[in-house]
Amino acid sequence: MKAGCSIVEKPEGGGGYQFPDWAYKTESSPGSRQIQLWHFILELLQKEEFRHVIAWQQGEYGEFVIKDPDEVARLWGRRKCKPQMNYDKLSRALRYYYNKRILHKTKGKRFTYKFNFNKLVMPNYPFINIRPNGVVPQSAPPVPTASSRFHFPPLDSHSPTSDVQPGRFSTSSLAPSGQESLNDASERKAEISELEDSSAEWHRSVDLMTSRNSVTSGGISHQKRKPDIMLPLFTRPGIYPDPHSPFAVSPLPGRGSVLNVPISPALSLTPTLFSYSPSPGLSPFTGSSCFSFNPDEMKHYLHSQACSVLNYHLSPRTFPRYPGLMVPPLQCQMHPEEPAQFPIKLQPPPVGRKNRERVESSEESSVTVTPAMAPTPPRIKVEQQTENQEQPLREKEEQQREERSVPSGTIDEEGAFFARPAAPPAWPLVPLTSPGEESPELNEGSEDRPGKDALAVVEPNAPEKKEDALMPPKLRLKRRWNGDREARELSESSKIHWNLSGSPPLIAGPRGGGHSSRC
DNA sequence: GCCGGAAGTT
DNA sequence: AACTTCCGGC
Repeated sequence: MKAGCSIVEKPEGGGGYQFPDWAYKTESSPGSRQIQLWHFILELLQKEEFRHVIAWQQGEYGEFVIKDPDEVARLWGRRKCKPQMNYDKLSRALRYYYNKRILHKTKGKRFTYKFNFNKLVMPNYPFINIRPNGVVPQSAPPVPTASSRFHFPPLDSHSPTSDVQPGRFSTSSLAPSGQESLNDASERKAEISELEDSSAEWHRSVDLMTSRNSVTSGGISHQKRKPDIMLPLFTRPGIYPDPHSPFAVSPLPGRGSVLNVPISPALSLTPTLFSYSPSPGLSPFTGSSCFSFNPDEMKHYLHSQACSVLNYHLSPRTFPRYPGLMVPPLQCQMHPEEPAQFPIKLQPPPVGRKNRERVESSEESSVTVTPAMAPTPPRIKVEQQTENQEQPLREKEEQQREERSVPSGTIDEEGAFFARPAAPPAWPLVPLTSPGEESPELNEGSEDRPGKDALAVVEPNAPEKKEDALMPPKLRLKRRWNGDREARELSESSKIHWNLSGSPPLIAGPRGGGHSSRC
């Protein structure tokens, strides 16, 4: 503890917005055990009182302007108990985010930076298919927000580290977007490192999916995945008064409601690459930090990100990394209020590796988030990564292996990559035991649950898997749909439905009134 | 203003 | 790890 550190007040209710507890917790930052700069920036950005100091840039997605660099630096210094902090230093810290792809600089605009939200989100929704002709607003990007709360059950309820928590994003699952415009040396440099590390990142993500498809791997291999950033998701309706905030709440009626679409089993069981690895000290998502899924907003958000990226003349490589995303012909001049023109497709109930081929020929049920259920096969066209040749052999091999082992994609004659949204992890994620006792909702206890326990959750279902393998895919799907429904309903009633009532079942965060001193 | 290397700090 | 501090270069 340092003396002389100022106290940073947590905004009191009312107009003030509060970040989730984890954002304030000292353990929010793995390394420093302090708040991270980007947390802080976001924090300032969403507070009305700092609008004159830092604000979202009009019309640009996730872009913000530091209007008063000195003041921001001062605030940051105060928060970090670094009275000597100045903009020069702060900006150095921001520049470190370039390589991490948390931020990038908006060239030519002083004090203007941009969050790589697309990177933060897209890879987490491989199942989202933005169809051609779809359009999305460029401004006021919808993102999972208070009104659009995604809420997936944990994919890794058996995760040894419990590092998959509902409603959190992770950049480790986020392949670097390559959002940087690659026109100067430094960014080419970034590109190189991207080729090196990011594709590894991507593969890690795929690996994760792979492991989720395989009972045996049990996710243990990912135990060591480095903690990364997650997109803070805020759940209080109306807390983003700024329409240009990526967190802005859509004014549209309906958007403000939670999940007004049918929830398919695919939704809750789809491996959305929620490979969230919380920072070591990150507190579990509290009830208020949970998020659910509003497909409209997600869709808008994703497309606008696509537009945003392309408008930036950014590397097309950005997209191939998002196997679920089909970049539509861009028509970015769209209003947030425009009705959805492309449905978000959710994955069908998964098929086991063995049955995959069979099921491919039979009709696959895919679930659209739009009210009607569409029997569209969940093949999602994705640009073929052009840098394949440049990929290190090892990665290529990995890729091949993944293609073989994971029902994640096929390559058609034209070389287009059809990413099949990866099948969910082992079904046993919905435990055969009482859903209540092993609710996917990660509670506090689960945080410390060792991998062994987690595996124990999975194993009892092995017999069923065998059975399944012998079952016609259709039947199997149906059975799973029906069979899991009960369990799912139970768990969803505690995860999604509570959102409606506004009373989360789990409130983990020790949110005492105050927590103010953050030094 | 912005960039990024290098070394130091927590 | 995530900065902080310093600095030379553009």
